[in-house]
Amino acid sequence: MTVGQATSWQDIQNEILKRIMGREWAPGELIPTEVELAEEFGCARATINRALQSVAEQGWLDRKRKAGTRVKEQPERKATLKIPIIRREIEKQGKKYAHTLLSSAQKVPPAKVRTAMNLDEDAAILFLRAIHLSNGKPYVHERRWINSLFLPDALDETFADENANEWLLRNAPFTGGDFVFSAISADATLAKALETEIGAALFQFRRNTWNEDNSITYAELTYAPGYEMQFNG
Amino acid sequence: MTVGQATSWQDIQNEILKRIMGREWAPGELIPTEVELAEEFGCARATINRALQSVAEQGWLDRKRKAGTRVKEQPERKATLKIPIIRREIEKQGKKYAHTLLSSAQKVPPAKVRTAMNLDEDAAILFLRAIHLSNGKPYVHERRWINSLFLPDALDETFADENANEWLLRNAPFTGGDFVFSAISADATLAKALETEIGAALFQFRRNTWNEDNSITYAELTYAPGYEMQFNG
DNA sequence: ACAGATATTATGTCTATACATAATAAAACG
DNA sequence: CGTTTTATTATGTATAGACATAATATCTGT
Repeated sequence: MTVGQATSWQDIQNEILKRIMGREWAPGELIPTEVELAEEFGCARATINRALQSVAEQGWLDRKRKAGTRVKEQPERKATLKIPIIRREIEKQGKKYAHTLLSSAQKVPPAKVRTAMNLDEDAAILFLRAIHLSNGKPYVHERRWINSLFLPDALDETFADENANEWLLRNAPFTGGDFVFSAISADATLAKALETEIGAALFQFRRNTWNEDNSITYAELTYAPGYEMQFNG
Repeated sequence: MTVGQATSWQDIQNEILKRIMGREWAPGELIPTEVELAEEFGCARATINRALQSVAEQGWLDRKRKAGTRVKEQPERKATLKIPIIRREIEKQGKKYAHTLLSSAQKVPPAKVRTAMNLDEDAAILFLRAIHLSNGKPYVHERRWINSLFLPDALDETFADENANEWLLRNAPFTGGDFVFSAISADATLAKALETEIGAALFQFRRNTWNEDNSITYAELTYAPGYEMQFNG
């Protein structure tokens, strides 16, 4: 059976996805080979290959040489999170962005941060505390360690005009990161900074950003009560 | 200048990424055309095209016909979140998984859920409340609405042996979803279900799962205190 | 029956060529 | 001078053919 007509690899990709989602190709099942599919769709094998690779990348298929292509048993649901840039997030709401640097010093980070950043035991690095404001109201509290051993230029910055994250985006290449979401109770420091009560439930987002094998920066962002982080996939 | 040797599209992709991250190709800058790069790397244009498409998909490049390929100004950091399957998450920790169905009924969902699921005003659908246990201790509280108008089979299920999420994964094809993370304070119901105090900071994860234009299920997962959701990208 | 060598197979990738398509620049026109 | 038409260009995609590679199946000798 030849489908003929719609044979861009994207069309084929959609057809493949439809068959998987519609359980026409059940989880765990071996699907036809590229050559067979090429025949069915009336196109070249390369076209099928491109489509299958894309579907596999999205996590729906497992492909192995000689063994063939199999529908994933439990398609691990993947969602793509676009990590918000605070300024843009606030400005998109039509609010005015501002930020205040609360403190800046070179410090030996606590053990948890030190191990996460893979630093020596007595290494002192740059530590910042800042508050980001939306229309003058506290939006998010930031605690940030910057690996100034790896990025000595950071020590020359005041981070008064430009916030640390944006400076890092411009000046420090990165290759990846680890992220942790959690909910915490406001302590005295956070309650004061975010103008809320002690014990309030706060959304916290910690991230450790890497460049190859070097940790560049470790940030702990604690949002004012009511914050919601949205995404889709 | 010909690089020669390493010419699989993956190698080229890595070289491209290195040039972007190393600011050799600065943000906003136009990079060489595919033909020029093919010449430089000593390979076919198709190979360069495959590499550039992949890098563009990762969010580092903007490509436009005739206009060329440009490094993204502010590379929107993307992270991939693998949405945890509760049973697997618990079992991976070496703990014993169990779940208890607290209630099951057909109900008209509250306005917030109704609009999210795009339902008629008086539509009654299946509503479940359940608790998932790790070694007998409350792990996460689940409130779930299932679009039983779209999935009438769900009404025949008891969800006593198999939990709703796993049943849905097996029986309902889906094409996407919306997700919201937040931190909330435990109310009386949640405090009791999760065996914690009223006012405790809890991590909440709401998701609305779609199949094409139909909402399949809306779930609100509230985790016991101390829970952290991790991912990387 | 078993270990090791050999053949087979499906995917992975590259190449050269061709044509399609979208965006832009240049030319023609009123 | 502004607007429409035409040409140009870079990317998008398809194709057939070739060879590479990993995983499996089969054969072989002891």
